[in-house]
Amino acid sequence: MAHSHDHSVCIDTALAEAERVCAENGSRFTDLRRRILKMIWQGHKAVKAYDLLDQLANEGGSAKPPTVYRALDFLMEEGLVHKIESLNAYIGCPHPGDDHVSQFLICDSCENVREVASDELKESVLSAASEASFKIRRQTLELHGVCSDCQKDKQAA
Amino acid sequence: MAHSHDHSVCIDTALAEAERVCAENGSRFTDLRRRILKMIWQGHKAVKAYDLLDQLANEGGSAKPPTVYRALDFLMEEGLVHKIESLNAYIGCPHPGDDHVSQFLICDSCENVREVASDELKESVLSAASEASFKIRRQTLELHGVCSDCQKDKQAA
DNA sequence: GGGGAAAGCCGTGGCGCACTCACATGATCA
DNA sequence: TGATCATGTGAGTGCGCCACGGCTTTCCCC
Repeated sequence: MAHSHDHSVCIDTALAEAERVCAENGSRFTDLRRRILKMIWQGHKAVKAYDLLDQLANEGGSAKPPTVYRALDFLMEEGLVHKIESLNAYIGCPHPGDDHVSQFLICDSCENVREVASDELKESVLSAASEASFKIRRQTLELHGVCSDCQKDKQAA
Repeated sequence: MAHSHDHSVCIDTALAEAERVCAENGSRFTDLRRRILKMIWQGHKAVKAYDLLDQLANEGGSAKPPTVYRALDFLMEEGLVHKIESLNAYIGCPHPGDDHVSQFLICDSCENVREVASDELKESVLSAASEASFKIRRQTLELHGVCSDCQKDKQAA
């Protein structure tokens, strides 16, 4: 991920894609769901449920946990958002609709999360599973470390 | 994992290995830590922290969360136990001391967790990371599905 | 060896975050 | 208008950590 980019494009694209996906699936992209998805897309970091809750509260209205969790459930159901298990946090999916497995590079320094889609990795996972006659239904693949940008920053400093 | 096996061997081996590892590292394998490791090794399922807490309470003494979490932190530090992020649960490591990355097959039916060590998978992860110039420090690789035994059981039934 | 500081281990109260259930209300759509 | 889906609300459970204090083990110096 580049150090800087026009992030408003990311947001707009994500919202437009969400609109499209929900239309395709015949599901409702309500105002609340839209607001929460937008909050998640404020950056490329994974967002905590209670941070969303606080933001909702700050925007005036009341907000209880189920409000947030129901929206998150919906967004995950539609493939618009992924949960990062090792952080208990949520991140927007940059290419919803594609049939893909989720593999993440999580920078412990800048906290940015990048979704990767390596076919080689995907194949290795499948072959490791089939070797044990294991039938995969869901996978969690989260790599923590330091992203290339942060490595450069460190050298520069 | 075979349907049945002499599990007492698993427990004894794990405890002996723990003894060895702690001796090597010059760290203390106290009674509490030993008891908790033994509880975790009661089966091949991942164990919840609060279940350990309950067991401790049943054994008579008092028990508060930090008691369990400190022991778990220690055991993880020594590489004797892994955390399954997608379950918020903990599992004993069958080969502590080895330099290895953790990859798990988690059966959603019988709940057994099997640790796998595929070199191919390991290489794929490394190559996916290096492609993005990402420096890995920790990885979470958890595959949920149905193990071979449970698939057989289903067919039989 | 013995005394005492230092370090490590563990008990305890309390708290913040993560998530869910049950029920009631309100909006949409057929 | 009835059925369905979305959201508000109160409450409760599970997960994990902080801060404090007491106890034990280790270590070092006399």
